[in-house]
Amino acid sequence: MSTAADLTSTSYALLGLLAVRPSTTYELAQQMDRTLSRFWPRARSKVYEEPRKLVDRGLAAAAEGAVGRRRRTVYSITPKGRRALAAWVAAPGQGPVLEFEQLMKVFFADNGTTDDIRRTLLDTRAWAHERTLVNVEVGRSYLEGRGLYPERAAVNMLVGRFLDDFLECLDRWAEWAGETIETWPERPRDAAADPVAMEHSVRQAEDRAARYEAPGGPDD
Amino acid sequence: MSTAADLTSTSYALLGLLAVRPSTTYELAQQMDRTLSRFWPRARSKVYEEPRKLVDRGLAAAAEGAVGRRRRTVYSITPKGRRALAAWVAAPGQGPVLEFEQLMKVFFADNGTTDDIRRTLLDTRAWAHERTLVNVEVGRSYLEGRGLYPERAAVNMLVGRFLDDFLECLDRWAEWAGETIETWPERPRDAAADPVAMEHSVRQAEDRAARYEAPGGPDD
DNA sequence: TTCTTCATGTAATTAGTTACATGATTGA
DNA sequence: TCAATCATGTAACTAATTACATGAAGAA
Repeated sequence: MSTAADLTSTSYALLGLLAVRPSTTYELAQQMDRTLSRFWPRARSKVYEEPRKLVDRGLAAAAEGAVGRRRRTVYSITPKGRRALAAWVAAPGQGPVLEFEQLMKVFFADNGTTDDIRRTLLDTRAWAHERTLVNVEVGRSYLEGRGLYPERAAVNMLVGRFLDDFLECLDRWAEWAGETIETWPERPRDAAADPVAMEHSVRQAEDRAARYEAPGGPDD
Repeated sequence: MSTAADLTSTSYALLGLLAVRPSTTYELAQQMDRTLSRFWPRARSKVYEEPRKLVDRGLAAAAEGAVGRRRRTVYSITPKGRRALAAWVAAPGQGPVLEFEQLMKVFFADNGTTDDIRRTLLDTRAWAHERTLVNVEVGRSYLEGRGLYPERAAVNMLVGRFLDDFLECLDRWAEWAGETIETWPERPRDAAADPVAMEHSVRQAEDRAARYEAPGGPDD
């Protein structure tokens, strides 16, 4: 058993899921898909790998079972695991990291056509829509009280709200951008930047900066 | 020279920067920091690696120079590179991928204290604020006409708007969440989920779904 | 002249992904 | 009884990161 120093955020992601309840790797993978994947996406194979690491560090325990001739491992968190998780929750975390290929294609759109942008924006909206439908499903199940783990309802609400706000932000932007480019010539490089729209962002950013520094700011 | 099949999005990121103008690796790295890093973050060493790959594929050319005893390579895009870039811009791209460790800490906050959440949310707001200040700087320079590459102004506006909208969304959420948890008990697991707040997200998502399917939707 | 910052890379390591393989279960 | 889907992993590969090394230029 080595020290816990080399645990990654992904390790704690799995540890956190085990803190909710003991699970098989399959159940962990399902939970990843339904929840964590929106803000901490990882490949399936990680879900099989990390718990073994947690066991090695003494943060989780593995109960070996079987289904027919197949192995079946149920993992559960240990007291030491709970302490490690609490320490991780209390420690500062990283801010959001965004990878947005479609936006990069918009950014380099002057090497293509305005129609390329249009198609990309439609893809973005379709993407947002698809996830929205899932959110509505999950959200309704909570409202109807079918949500499991009522002790997690309050934090789920905080997280769910962010995820939906993000989709709303994304969809509104793609809608606005789609309207904006409607009048553009075929080549984006020939389009003129609308000064009104340009001011909008700068003003919004300035207002936000003022809002942060004035009332609830850190020097307050 | 092998085929272009194994180029990654990161390869095209660098190729796109070279399409703006020929650059040294240092200049490419600067551009990455100032622009692409917000939606396609990559380590510095990639900026030295990828252009060589582009040259190998015939998409870029390298002009070897020197500063004193040191090598100095200026890369530029080739006609074949421009065609490849145009094809990439026209092809469908990936939707946004978000990695948000702070949100994950909120998600697992019932293993810690409400104060842990409070600190994390303050970190999030500080993070947003810092980037906001940079955006204001960059945005103002454009408004004042100091922006280089006027042919890129229109697309820059589209991208800049999204980046600022995202920061606005993030900051508003963190502010709201901070107010929400003010009345929570020490243990988040003892907090009750506010049914009004819970409905907000679901309704917002439903409205968005309706908005998508009704007017500008794909079956239209 | 020395210190700091700017500039240009290479090497070693790793976190993560993709592809593969196969047993168990269910329903037509 | 056959096909589809659910379930449980392993192996190979790679994109990307971190750490290291050092020359050039400018400032004190």
